[in-house]
Amino acid sequence: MDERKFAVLKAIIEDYVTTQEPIGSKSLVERHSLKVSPATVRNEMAVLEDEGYIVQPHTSAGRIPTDKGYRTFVNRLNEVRALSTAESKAITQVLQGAVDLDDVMQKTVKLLAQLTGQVSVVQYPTLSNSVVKHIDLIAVTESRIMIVLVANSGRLEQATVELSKPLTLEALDSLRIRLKSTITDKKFSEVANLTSVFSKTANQSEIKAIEAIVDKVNFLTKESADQKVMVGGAGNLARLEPAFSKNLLPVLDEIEENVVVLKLLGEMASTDDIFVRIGHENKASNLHSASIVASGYNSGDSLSKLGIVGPTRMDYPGTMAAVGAVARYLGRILGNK
Amino acid sequence: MDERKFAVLKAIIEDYVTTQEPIGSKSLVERHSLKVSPATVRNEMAVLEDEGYIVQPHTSAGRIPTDKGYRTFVNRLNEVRALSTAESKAITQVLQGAVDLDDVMQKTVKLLAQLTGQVSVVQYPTLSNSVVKHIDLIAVTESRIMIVLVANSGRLEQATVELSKPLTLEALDSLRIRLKSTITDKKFSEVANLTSVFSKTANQSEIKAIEAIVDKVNFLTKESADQKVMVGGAGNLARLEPAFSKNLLPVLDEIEENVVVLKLLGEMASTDDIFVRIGHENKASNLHSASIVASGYNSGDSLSKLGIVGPTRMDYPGTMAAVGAVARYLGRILGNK
DNA sequence: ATCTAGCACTTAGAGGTTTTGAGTGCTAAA
DNA sequence: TTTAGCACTCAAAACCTCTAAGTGCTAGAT
Repeated sequence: MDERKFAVLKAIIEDYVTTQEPIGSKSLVERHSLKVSPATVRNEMAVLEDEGYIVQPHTSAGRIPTDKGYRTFVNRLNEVRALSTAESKAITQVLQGAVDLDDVMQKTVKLLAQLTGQVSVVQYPTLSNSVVKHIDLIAVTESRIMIVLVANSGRLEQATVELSKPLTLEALDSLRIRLKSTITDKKFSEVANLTSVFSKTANQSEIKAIEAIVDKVNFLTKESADQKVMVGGAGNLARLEPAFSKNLLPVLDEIEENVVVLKLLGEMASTDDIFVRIGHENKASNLHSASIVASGYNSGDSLSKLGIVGPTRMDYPGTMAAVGAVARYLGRILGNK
Repeated sequence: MDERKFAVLKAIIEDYVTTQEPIGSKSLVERHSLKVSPATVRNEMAVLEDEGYIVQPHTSAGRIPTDKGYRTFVNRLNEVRALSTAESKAITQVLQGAVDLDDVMQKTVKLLAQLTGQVSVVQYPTLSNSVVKHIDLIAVTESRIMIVLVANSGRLEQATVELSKPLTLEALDSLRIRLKSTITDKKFSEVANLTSVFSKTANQSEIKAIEAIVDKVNFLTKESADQKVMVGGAGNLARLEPAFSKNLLPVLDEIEENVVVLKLLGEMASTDDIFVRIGHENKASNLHSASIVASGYNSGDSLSKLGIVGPTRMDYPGTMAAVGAVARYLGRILGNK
């Protein structure tokens, strides 16, 4: 695409994103001090429309970008815009103050939501490549055992087991010690099925309790439990056009279920590049008017993901910059061990 | 207020809540099979308006309830409506499946949001009356110590300390043991300032690290750290009228900061009755078109709170029933130790 | 003493019409 | 190849009218 045509496309997108109204040739020339007349721009626009980059909502209206238009615009953004110093300062400051991993995640998700004004999603550092750093069994009450697992990434998993028959403290101690030696310093993905190992050596009266506990540990290390995300800025939906949020609401409901998001994020290639999926590029039909901007971030042992969901009509350069920066900072914070 | 006048007020409120439109005398009589003519109702309405229970948006329109109207309506609801069996089944089923406290909280907040269609808030069981059941120090890496505190309520608090100089495993062990014996089975509120006790007996080279750790423990047991809430159903905002959500957005932003909510909940009397604050009864002016329905719930050792925020025009009986039921079930689940 | 039928009065909003203005595409000259 | 000029289009704003839902009041019915 020739230089000037792209300039026109770019100008249309930029204006449309801010005004949210179809853009005409005249106002375009004024706002962007192009060196040509409206008539010339009109000709370019006609061509752009023929080629499917823009459309007219109705005959006597200006043009708005299509998914294809956004796509070529985004592809041409060779260099991701740098954040303002104020913004990057905000990022460091906010993330610095976090006390534990949950806190980091929560602050990140909120930051991303505020920076972009969209709904944001952050995946927890994946466990599979992490190493079990600690396991503990705590008798919260006589028959209620709490299991605590800590990964070297700082991620902590917990679960409670309700025993039908209390376990003696000694039995619990011995189980703890045995679990500890079997598991610690192993990768989560390497923690095989434990049940058989432990049930063999167990005292008959305790066997049920021990099985229950070991089961839970197994569950915590299983891959399915690994899928954890945090969602933020759902309130931003209210700020967007009702039409859009109406479409997105069911998605959001599911987002809170974590499942959809993981699938979405999973579909993005696993690099720490920034990925953008625009409108119909999304498979789910209720996301056809939405775009996703995501990036992998380095969580020490592996690559996890984070990103935002918003209307196709969004500030791509700004959003991409924000997502990229947050991913980078987050990697830095989680990486420094 | 005489019986019939109240019946009229009640009918107006019920209709207005569902239709969201001013209610006239005629449609009222039809819908509610009152035994009097529209003219009579009109007379009643005129009186109700004089007394400030309802208003006319404009001369030729029907009436809508005022805050005062809602208030008297709510006050007269002597008996809280029972939930449908389907609903209460849903509650038990959802909450039963939770594996740990975080999970319980998350499921509760979501449940409340779905049941009421509003933005929901749940406060974590307060710590101050809880007993420290377990403390652990885990060296995630050489210089990164993770502190884990477990309360008998099942609430788990964690924090990470970054040491400038690594601590030997032995030193960490000894510190752990000492901390354990000093703290366990004490109430959180009774864990006094620890710093002095520990720094006295410390080896010079370790003193800094130990202080850092003990400081964090102190911090975790301090009352300010106790203030933890979870917010859900923010997406419901998008479902409500834009006018309302616009007002509420800043509040929601702060809600995610937890501070405002705690203040809000704090202002509600601390019983396990259901409390309702309607429109202007809220001090914050951006909540003047919002109502809060909250209830305390018994978290084993103490009373914590939960509730929802929505437009004044809401289904009070239904919402109150839902809030009450969830509070009750939550108490049951957290109470059975 | 209440209630209600009847009636004159009010007015937001629905429906219809006109006007406006931002936008277009095309043509012909620069 | 660009641009000035012009006829044309059409959504949305502005304006108008009419309708229907609502009221309050009065006077007769209960």
